[in-house]
Amino acid sequence: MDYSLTVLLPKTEFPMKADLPKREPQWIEVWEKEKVYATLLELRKNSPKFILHDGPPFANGKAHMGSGLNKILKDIVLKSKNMFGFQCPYIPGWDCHGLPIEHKVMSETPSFSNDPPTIREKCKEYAKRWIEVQKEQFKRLGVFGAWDNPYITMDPHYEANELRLFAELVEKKLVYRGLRPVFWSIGCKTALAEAEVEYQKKEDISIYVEFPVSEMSCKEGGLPQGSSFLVWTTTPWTLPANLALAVNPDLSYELRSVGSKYIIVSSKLAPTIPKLSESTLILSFSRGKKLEGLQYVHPLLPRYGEVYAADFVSEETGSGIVHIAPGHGMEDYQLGVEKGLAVFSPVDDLGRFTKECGIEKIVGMNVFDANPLLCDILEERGLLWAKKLYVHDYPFCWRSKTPIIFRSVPQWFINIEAFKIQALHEIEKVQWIPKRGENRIKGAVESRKDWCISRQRYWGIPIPVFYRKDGEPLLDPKIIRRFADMVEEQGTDLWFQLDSEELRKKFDVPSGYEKGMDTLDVWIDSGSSHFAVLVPRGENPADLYLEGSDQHRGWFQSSLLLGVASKGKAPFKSVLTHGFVVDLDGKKLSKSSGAKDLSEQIKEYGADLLRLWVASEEFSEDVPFSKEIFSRLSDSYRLIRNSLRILLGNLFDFDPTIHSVPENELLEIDRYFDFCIDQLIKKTKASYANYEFPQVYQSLVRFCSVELSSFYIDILKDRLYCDGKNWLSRRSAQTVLHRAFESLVKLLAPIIPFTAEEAWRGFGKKNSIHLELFPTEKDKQEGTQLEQRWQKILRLRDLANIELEQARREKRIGKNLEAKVILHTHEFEEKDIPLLTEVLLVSQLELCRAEKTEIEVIKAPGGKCPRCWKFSLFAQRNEDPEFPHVCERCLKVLQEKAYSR
RNA sequence: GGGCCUGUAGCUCAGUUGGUCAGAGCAUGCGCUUGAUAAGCGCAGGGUCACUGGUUCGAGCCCAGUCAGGCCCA
Repeated sequence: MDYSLTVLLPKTEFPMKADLPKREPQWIEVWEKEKVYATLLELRKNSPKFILHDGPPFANGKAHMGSGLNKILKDIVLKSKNMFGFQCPYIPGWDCHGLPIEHKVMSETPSFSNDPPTIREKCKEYAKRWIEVQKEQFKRLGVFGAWDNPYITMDPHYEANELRLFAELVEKKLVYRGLRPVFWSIGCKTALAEAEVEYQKKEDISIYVEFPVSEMSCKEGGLPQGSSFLVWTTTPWTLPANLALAVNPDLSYELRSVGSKYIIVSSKLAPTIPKLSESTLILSFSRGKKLEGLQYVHPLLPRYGEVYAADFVSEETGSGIVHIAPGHGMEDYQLGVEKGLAVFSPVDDLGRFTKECGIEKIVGMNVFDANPLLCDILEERGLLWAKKLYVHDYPFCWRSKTPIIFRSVPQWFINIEAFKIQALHEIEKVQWIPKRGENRIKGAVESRKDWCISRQRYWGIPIPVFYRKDGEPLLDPKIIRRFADMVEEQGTDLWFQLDSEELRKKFDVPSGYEKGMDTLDVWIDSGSSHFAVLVPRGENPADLYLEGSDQHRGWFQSSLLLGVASKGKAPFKSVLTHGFVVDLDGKKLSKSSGAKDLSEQIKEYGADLLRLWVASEEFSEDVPFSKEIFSRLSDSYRLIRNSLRILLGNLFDFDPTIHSVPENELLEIDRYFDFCIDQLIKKTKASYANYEFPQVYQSLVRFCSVELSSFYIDILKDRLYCDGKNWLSRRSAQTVLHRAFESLVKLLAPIIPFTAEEAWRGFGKKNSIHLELFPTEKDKQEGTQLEQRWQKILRLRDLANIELEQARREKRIGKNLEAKVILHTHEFEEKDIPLLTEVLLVSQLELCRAEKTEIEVIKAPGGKCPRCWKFSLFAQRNEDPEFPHVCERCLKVLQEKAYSR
């Protein structure tokens, strides 16, 4: 007789092979058909909300692994919050305006039209196209959300709200017009953003110029009359705009004499400077700070300037003394603001000197052309110390390919100082995860200068301002609000489509005013999202913002600043940041590795595996990505999958509503495992609540591997396969297995939603797993008691395994069932024998009283039951005509025919 | 160059306020099983906790420096 036909082996349709890339899209269809996201919102409509506000990615290309990491984390958070019982609407967003898109569009349009409405139309199409692409990528990850109704920063409704926020700022007098140096393209007559600048090698004249110390300062400073500061510059044309000198307060300087001249330079750099090799050291200044406050005479113009101390002065190149032109350099500008210097920039839109430069010969001349002339003048005055050609990387305009100049032009600013203290105070009220994020944003906000919000670009939200002929601006909150109302209907294109006259009339602006052409910095766009999205939904502040750590200076900050400026508070209660995806060696992901492309990885591994990767990694630091990691991860995934499979397989004939065994009738080992499930639930839920996903992952994998697979199921096999189908012993095991299954699937669902759904439906469930709540722990009375007893049993099992292994090595036994254990101990009693036999997976066990616990393994006597493969004397003696040599238990099952499936 | 961080077995992670804290899972090796079988079980070997100093009776855990890496800024 073939007894394998009488054994209740596991049975399931749930395949061992996952085939994720193929199977996942089918589940997405199911979820869409069943409207799971909408159902979920409906189901939780009376529950407290948990608002995760989406940071909008730029709609300018395919999503890469970084965005994948971000979106997966968000979805794991939301799926878990849903299972905690919160109502979690998720409105995905996209950032649409801005330079990267305008740049791309311009470069893809060879003979571009300079007509703003046309450019804007193309930008809009471009952004739309990528929104659709990214949307599909994100949905493919299994992310639930309002994909049909996302927020898009170029939506008229969004734009209108953003403008209303802007009106509030204007109303509060936080917006002002000021001068600031910007990258200026002479070829395009426009300011450029950092991203529009490309660096090329350029040959320039570099000169050492003497800046004579004033007579007064020589006297006061104890310097010989005729002393000079030596300054090195590669942009002689900025000298007419020089207003100060800067030295590093902590570096050392010295006064040297050469011929009749006395020169002050950095001690370290002196040997690198021409004509100083033969010089004599006259004086040393241990710290540059001692030079602070000295006056010098401008080398070209009849005016004085002062020496300031500045940390940014280095002793890498030059002379250690820097000439400061606040109108022509960012650091110069900042120092100038600090010291109250003018932002002086005597250069016009075409890069020509204006008459304010004070040097008649060069007025109207292109600044680069003026370089040699200025050198000549210095030479004539005897102040040109040295001159040489110098090759360096210099910024060029990406479009006109002309060298860029740094020039000050009027811009719009938000006065951050007005509410910085309040912003810093708000930071402290927010929960930063990880904690160190707080330091980072504090640092970013503390050092934050006023926010330059105007861009000389087309693809953005126009600043609704008018200028009088003399340049006087008219920025009126009422006009902005009226414009916002119009935008609501027609979009911001309106501003570009109508000419100044038409616009002027619409807003009752007196004649003589022209419309402004600047647009708002895109950081205002995304920074307004809480105002445009959350406030109207009554969801401000959000519970959580979750983005990469670069957003401390980006979106977190812009949102915080705009939130504080308008509503006086941060738009978020907590902020979670994650690191960046890096290669195995901790280096930035290279493009060539191909790991950057999200869709490719999904195709290769499937979304669930990517999600498992995200969950398993400590996201607050750099997140490594490599073949090996995914190879290990696949192992873990298979382990989880096989665990679900064996659970399903052993529950094939179990209907919980009919076959469940009451808790107090469960066998002891089943009660213990029930307790293990409790522990798992408790631990896992706590980890979810704290956003400790690697802990969730480790707990679940460990549970599948150690508790469930190698311990519980291994022990249960005999009972499940060989006991009578409806025996209490078998149903008891299944009752607990069923709870293990449901708990496991639910706890896994936020991380691997596809696999969890597949298993869930595999058990015959009609509704999505994602509508469920997390399982609840029982908080058993007998918990500690069970724990103590089973610690003893498990210790014994470890001990026995070592002895059994020894016996195996000596070829005395093969598998455990061939063994009989003789247990010398005082820790257990006669009544424990059946349990211990089961736990040790042996055929027989004999108990001998002894002080010290020792285990002896011998070959089990008796015959092998052909059905359950256990050895027993009964089996040896059994001469049953129908079922000979079968053990006592199996004989009973066979006679009762308690095995039919 | 500055700011904020990170560096524990091949991989991914645990290691509360310094004193069995050198751990877990996976991977690897050897063996068993062939009724979870492109599966399952057992045993075993892997780390001078990046490096170098210091504080301490005692340091992955505190301090300083070095090296490597990340984000942001200049």
